[in-house]
This record gives sequence, C-alpha cells and structure tokens, in this order.
Amino acid sequence: MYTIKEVAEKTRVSEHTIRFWAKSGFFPFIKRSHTNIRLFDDYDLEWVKIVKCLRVAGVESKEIKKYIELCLKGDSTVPERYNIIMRTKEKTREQIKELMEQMVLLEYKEAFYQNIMKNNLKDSWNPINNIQIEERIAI
Amino acid sequence: MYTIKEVAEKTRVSEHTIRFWAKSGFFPFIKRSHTNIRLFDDYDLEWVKIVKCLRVAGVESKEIKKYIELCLKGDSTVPERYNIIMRTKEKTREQIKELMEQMVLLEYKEAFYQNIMKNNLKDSWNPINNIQIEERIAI
DNA sequence: AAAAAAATGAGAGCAACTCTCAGTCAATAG
DNA sequence: CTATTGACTGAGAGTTGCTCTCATTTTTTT
Repeated sequence: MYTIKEVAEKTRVSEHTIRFWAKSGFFPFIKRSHTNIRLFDDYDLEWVKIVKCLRVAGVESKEIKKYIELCLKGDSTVPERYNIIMRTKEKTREQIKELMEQMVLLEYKEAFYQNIMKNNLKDSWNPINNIQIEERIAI
Repeated sequence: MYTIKEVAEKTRVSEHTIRFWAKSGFFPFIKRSHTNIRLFDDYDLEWVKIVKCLRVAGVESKEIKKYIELCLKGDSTVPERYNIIMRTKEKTREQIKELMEQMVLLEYKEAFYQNIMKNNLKDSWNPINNIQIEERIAI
C-alpha cells in the first residue's frame, strides 16, 4: 500500500494533482486508513498511470471521467473504451508529429545563432530563407 | 500583407490566440491600416511561427516575452537567446520521449481490448502483467 | 445603398491545475 | 510523557493561457 507521496514519486504526478484527480472521481477504488489517509494499491497505481497517459495526450477531464465510468460498467463497454484508446493514440501521434516539426525550426534557430556567434555576424542575416533582412530584427 | 484571418490559417493558431499574443507584446512590429486593422508581413508571420513553436514546447509566456525583448536588444543578447532555444529543444525532446512512452502503454491497452473483443474474454484479464486480476476491474 | 462577412477591444468564462492555510494525526526526540 | 516535526487532510483562493461573447466599426459583395 502506497501513500499519496509515494504514488507522486512513482508516477511523477504532483500530490496536488493526484488529490485533484481523486476528487474528480478518477480513482474509484482507493481505500482510506482509519485516520482517513488515502492508501493506493498496485491497481490504483495502474489507474493513476493511465489517467496520466490520457491527460498527457490531451484527453480532457470529462472524457477521462467517461472512460472511468465505462470501465466500471464492465465488459459490454469494451468497444467504446477501445475507441477512446484509439482516438487517444491518434492524438498522441499528431502531437509527436507536431513536436518533431517544431524541432526542425528549433534546429534552424540553433544553427542561426551558432553562426552568428562563431563568425561574429549580425543577426539580421536569416538563414531560413538565406536572405538578408533589411532593417529588421530576426526572431 | 496578411490579415489576422490569413495568419490564423497559415499558422494554424486561432485568431483569438493571435490577438491575445499580440496584446501580450509578442509581435512588436505589426503595422495597422489607417482604420486600425492589423497588417502582418512575412517577418511578422515568422514571429508568429516561432512563438507557436515555443508555446507548443511548453515555454511559458513570461519566458517568451523575455526572448522577444532580447531579440529587440540586438546582437549582444545572442548567447542568451541561444540558451533559451537550447532549453526549448531539451523540453521538446523530453516531451517527445514522454509521448512515445505513453504510446507504448496505449498499445498495450489496444491489444488488451482487441483480445477481449476477439476471444470474448472478460476484461479482468490484464495483459500487461499477464496475470488475472481477482475481483478487480482493469482500467 | 443595403446586406453579409471580418475586424476591433474589453471583458467574462473556463479548464486544469497549483498553492495556501488551518487543522488532524503519528512518530520520534528529549 | 510531553513536545516538536512532518505527512496528510479538505476547502477554497489564485494562476495560466487561452476561448468565447458582445457591441461596434470596417470592408466587401451585390
């Protein structure tokens, strides 16, 4: 059995956020000690990880609540749950793609600034279009 | 010269957000028509793209403002700007890594649900640990 | 010249945390 | 056996970064 602190460490989600998620009804099985302290077991931990996974993918709270409730309803909801997972996968794939595109831009910037520093150029030389920017500051 | 609508389309950032960013001082060079309508040129467009890139990487507004101000100060701030770009690259790399880890978990879930649907199993069979969960609902 | 489409700023509203605070409880130090 | 330290609690205020509405003005189309 884990305390909220241990769960926070294991999942790298803040204690505040875990309490917030618990209040949102994301962890329906958590027990309490006789002095009201939350006790997470390994399955609760699994739920925390899945909720984190969905949140990181940008699934909103309302949808996560729905997913949790489908889980509680049993086998008949498996196809719907599968669809939520597939939509989440798609979202995640798009996010990775977007981040990789941004990475390309950041690498241009890196080269741009390295070039200025190495060759003592002015930063009005923009390597993206390989043209000099007149009277403008490059971002 | 582009209107806010065209910039929104080109960058896939909403008009609302572009106005919000403009109010935050992220685009210091935007001109206005004689009737107060914002006119973006190609360089302004470049700034919108960079700001988007930084935001997607999770750089907070305050830091973006700082970056913008460093750009306006000229060449002497290049090393500091370079550092911001490098930190942003690192953040982006971490995000991609985290999303890829989540992807693995989502793929387990996909296989888990597919297995239930194909073989008409109960969902208390958890494929992650390959053990049956007693009296517990799998998430 | 009128109707429809776009733009404006001010400001309200919202999601999802994030933080503060006063208070309970348990464990260890003296 | 008290006292202090430290984890935990819920309630609720505060924050970030949009997102949306609205009344008004401007532009375009017909």
